[in-house]
Amino acid sequence: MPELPEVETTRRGIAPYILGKEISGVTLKIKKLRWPIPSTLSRTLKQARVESVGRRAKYLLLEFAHGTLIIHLGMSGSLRIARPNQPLQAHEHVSFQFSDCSLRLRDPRKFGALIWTAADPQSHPLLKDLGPEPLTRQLSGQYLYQRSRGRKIAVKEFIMNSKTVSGVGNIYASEALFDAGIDPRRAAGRISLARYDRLTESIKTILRRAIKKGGTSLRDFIRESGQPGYFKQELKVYGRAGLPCRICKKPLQSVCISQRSSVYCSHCQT
DNA sequence: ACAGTAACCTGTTTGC
DNA sequence: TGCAAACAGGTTACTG
Repeated sequence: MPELPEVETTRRGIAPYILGKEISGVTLKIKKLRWPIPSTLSRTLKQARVESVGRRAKYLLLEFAHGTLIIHLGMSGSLRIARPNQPLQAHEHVSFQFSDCSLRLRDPRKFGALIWTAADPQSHPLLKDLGPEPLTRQLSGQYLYQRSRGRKIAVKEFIMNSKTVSGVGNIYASEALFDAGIDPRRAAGRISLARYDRLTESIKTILRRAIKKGGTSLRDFIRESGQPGYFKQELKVYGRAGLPCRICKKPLQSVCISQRSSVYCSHCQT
């Protein structure tokens, strides 16, 4: 997916079109994404007004007076604003109609999720164990240092785990580790506090800059308007295996860490 | 509690 | 050019 910057970009993009607006109808073309979509969703949302458009980790939260729609974009999901009666395009599985536009969910791989909860979304099983939001003070070097003591897993896997920090996926974990000069394979429990301080700074800086650029468009990610994000041009290691390191010019290495490809510089990252 | 692996599904890229 | 294999931004759930 869409990692945190892409989800945040999407949130900011769709909010002006739907905030305070009432849903006139919902079209569901499929019964399930990753999990079954409640068949009562259309009825639940009809004539409901969007009270807020929030985000927790990579989950978008559309809040209504009587509950919350939790949207996850999975690996290939995207949302866009279309004209009210524009025909559904390929892989657009869901459409929420408003008076002057419609919100479309497109997800070719169907790894996304659409969940309705009448209770507090933060206590939903999918959200309740998430680690801190990376752009808050709760993510600190001290926090990562403490949580990693005794852990043997690779630091990259550690920071990609949503229970450690929420919202950091393969792209931004790779970029942050390069920025902090840390070898992604290094055992999480054997990294000093000073280095975790540095890594924390790198994570925050990179996520902020990516949000500013509108996210990273690779294959499927498009912004709500249909425009791509521009962070791709700033990637230093992700997708650049074999190409020269932008700092030392040595060819970047590629390894597999917990079944995900990881690109790093064997000279700059130790 | 932790580590490792398979699973969900489809489109695009790669390599023969 | 054609076809099959490999690979892809995420996360849960299962095993040992």
